[in-house]
Amino acid sequence: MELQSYIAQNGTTLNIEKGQQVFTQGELCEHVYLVKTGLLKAFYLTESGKETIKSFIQSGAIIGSLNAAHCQVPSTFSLEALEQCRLVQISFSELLSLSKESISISQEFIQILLSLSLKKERREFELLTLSASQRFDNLRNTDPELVKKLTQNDIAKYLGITPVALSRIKHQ
Amino acid sequence: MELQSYIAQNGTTLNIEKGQQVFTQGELCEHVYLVKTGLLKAFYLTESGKETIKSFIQSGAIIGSLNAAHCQVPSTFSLEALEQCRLVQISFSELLSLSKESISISQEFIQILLSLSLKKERREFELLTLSASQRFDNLRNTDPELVKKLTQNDIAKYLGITPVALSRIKHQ
DNA sequence: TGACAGCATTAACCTATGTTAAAAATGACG
DNA sequence: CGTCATTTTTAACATAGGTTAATGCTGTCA
Repeated sequence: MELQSYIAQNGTTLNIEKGQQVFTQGELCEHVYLVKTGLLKAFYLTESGKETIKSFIQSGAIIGSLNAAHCQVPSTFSLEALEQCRLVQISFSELLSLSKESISISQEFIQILLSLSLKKERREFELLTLSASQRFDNLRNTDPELVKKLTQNDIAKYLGITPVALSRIKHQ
Repeated sequence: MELQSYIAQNGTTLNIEKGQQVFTQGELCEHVYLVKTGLLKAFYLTESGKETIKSFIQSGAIIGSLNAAHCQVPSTFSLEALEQCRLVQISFSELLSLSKESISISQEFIQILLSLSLKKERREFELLTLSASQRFDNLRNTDPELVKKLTQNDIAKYLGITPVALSRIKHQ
């Protein structure tokens, strides 16, 4: 894990309070973040003010707006701490150029991107083929600990429904 | 584009008739495919027999079940030709080991995975935040040529609705 | 301990989409 | 040109989920 140790040495440690945003939709964000401790949510805010949650990020995970970082465009989503968090921040382009100099870093990068793809594929599959209540069951089975930590509001926004609908689903 | 030329030299060319499947959900599939000409759909079939389309693949694109190829598990979706297609087939693990020996191949690989991630992210965003009719508008604006070639049935399955619902949406 | 804020539930009503089935349109082919 | 298969539209009804608003629950803190 050369990459991990590089990040540990060259990254900047950030302490983020609960409720604080790491980066905000519409802004450039050239960094990626390694989550040491805590829990965050990545979410979209539509023009009409509706929030939908893209993903929850737990300790050990790497998060960043690949789009924003790679293409130098504003991020399409925000990242916010649901608990007090400790993150290590590192420049995406720095990682990318690092990967140009070391095969093993490249390989780690590829592994990270592959596992990211798989995660997104599962999510896409669920959104496309399952009903809200099936998605809820899935979440509960896959990560019951996470579900305990979240408010019903955030779970609903993740499932793509309203908290009212989620409450109904639970009582069946 | 070393990767492209490697594939051109070492890949196997396949001619796939309209309606024929390149690989099938539930089977192992260790290859990825470069689309030279034609149009395909990647789709899921649920136990209840419902089909939903994950993506359409046009010429120039690379497609394969990363999950199946990388983790040696059965593919979660099928790939079927909507038109007569010419594909170049290559082993995924061969590409991966190739990338271990060449930085520039690694870099191309990373670029491909990044652009794949971005595509999936857009799709996830649409499924999560837009209504069926907004998704339809989007598709029409983004790729009107593609829409012309598809049946209403396939468009609907891609949007995650029934052809009946799509017909209704159109007449508004 | 009492007051308040934030979260969860319930209810009533509305809208989008699903389901089924029939009718209409389109397109391929003898 | 007419026939048949396929695709699309329409209609009628069913259901999931959205919206709003009222009610109830829980935890915090002065």
